[in-house]
Amino acid sequence: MKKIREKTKSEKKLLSIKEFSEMSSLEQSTLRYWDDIGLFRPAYRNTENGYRYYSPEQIILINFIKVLSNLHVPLKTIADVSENRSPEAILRLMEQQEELLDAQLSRLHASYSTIHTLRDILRQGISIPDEQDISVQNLEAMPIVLGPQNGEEQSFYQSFVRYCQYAKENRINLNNPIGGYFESLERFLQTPSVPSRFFSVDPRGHDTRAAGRYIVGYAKGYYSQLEEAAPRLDEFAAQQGLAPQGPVYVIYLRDEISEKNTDNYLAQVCVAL
Amino acid sequence: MKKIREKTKSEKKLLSIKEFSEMSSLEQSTLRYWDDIGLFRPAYRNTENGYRYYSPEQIILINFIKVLSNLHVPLKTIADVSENRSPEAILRLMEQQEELLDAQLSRLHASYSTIHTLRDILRQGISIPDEQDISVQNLEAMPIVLGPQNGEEQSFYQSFVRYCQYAKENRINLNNPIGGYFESLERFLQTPSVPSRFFSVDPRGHDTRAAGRYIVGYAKGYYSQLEEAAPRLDEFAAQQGLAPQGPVYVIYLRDEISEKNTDNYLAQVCVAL
DNA sequence: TTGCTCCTCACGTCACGTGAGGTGGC
DNA sequence: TTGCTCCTCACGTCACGTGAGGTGGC
Repeated sequence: MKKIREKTKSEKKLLSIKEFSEMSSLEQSTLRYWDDIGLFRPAYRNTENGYRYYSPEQIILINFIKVLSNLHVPLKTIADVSENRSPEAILRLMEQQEELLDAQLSRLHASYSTIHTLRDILRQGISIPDEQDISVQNLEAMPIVLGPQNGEEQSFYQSFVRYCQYAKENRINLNNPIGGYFESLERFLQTPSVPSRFFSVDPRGHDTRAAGRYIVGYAKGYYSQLEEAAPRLDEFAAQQGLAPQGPVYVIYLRDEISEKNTDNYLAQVCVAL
Repeated sequence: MKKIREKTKSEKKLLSIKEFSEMSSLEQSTLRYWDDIGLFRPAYRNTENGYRYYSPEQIILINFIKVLSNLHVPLKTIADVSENRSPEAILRLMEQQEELLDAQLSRLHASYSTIHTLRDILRQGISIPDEQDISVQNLEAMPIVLGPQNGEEQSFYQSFVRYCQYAKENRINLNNPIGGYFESLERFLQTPSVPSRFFSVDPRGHDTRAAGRYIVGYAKGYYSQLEEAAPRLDEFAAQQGLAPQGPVYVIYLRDEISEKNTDNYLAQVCVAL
């Protein structure tokens, strides 16, 4: 008799599953599931009706478990560590998690930078009308990572695949926009469909498309369809009495990421003066 | 005849699922699944044997999809956007993701800080022997968030639950260690089991346990079992001719997070001089 | 009696991973 | 013929979410 009375809710200040769910910001279904798998059990279980009751200080442990599960530590791992917990074991877990968190954070930062870069490219792609004139512009410096020299004999596809392999091996972020590099306008005029090298736009890149004056043109349509753009750029330079000296950079402002129809792809072609 | 020949692998430079899986760092099973749900289809499907072939430029789109799926954008959402993609739609998605990433990053930083704080507490808990003498120490400043005044009539549990509710309403991080605050040694001697206020250890807290000289003692055992520690602290002060002036802070260095047996809990009790 | 809370159990979901069993090209 | 790659289909997994159907206290 007395034992049962001791365990009534009002006396022991226990919390119902609803109250505990609200305090911990966890769904009741989650609390039941965690109970089922033995990860986190209520402080008291009414044997007659099976009701779960939680004690207030369990808030501390469940918040700890929440932190770990939010970091995607498998519930089985949490349960095992919790079952055999000791200051030393928990400390080890914390130290491990600190390392994993570092890795996660740097991956998220990379995603952030990718999204930021893509956003800028998309905004440019949207702002450029379909038929845009060639013009001379001052461009800001753009950090990039330059890939290796493509073999002369290679097709666009072969060189592109090789660049992707190179990128994988050298931990270049292939999520960033990829562009084509030609070391001179002459080279671009010769074979505009196959760049000398590929590059990735990357804020952390050690190479740069230097700041300065560029002739900037645009070309619509699929990759390796730059045959028309090349002579137009050359003609423009001749008419304006300009002498392009530097490399040619091709960046797609609209590609398969934003367009379904390859005819709508839009490349920005610029050559340094 | 000619059509079939055009589609053979060697001619079109298509990649087998194995090659594409290696280049994209995605499991073959993932590629098949993404095909099944219509998220990402191979460029060409051999109708005779059902083999999937991917084109090299698909690397660009699949990397984009990888970025989104790594950010836990539901595949259904990605598929929908990809199906009706346009520069404007993708830009909107990028801008949304940028906001979500901000939120994710700040949550991860909070987790990092929590784990860091917990790690420090655990290390202290491990380094303190079970029977530690009272001593006078210089403590560094510790940023905390002080909760509201507890009602005089409330029990430990009632005040603790109220603090948790207060924390939820005021966005105080309940993942951080919680301590007890007593505005004076007298108050601590009166009712050592129920603090005047609770506080959370939090690097971003606007309150502080001030740097300075403290009498520091330790107490083993469960919460609200500080009856013995209080007079010992007072006695020590009298013996040493010290006059504690400031508040008393109680922090558990070993609690349910690291100990299964409540007898092993270890509180650090310190009072400012 | 009405409403509310709680229960269990079964099934669904999301994004795959893992065989089993079989085909096809060099 | 042997090995390797590819296929489909079914089932498992992880961490729940969602009813259905029923109980119990005020």
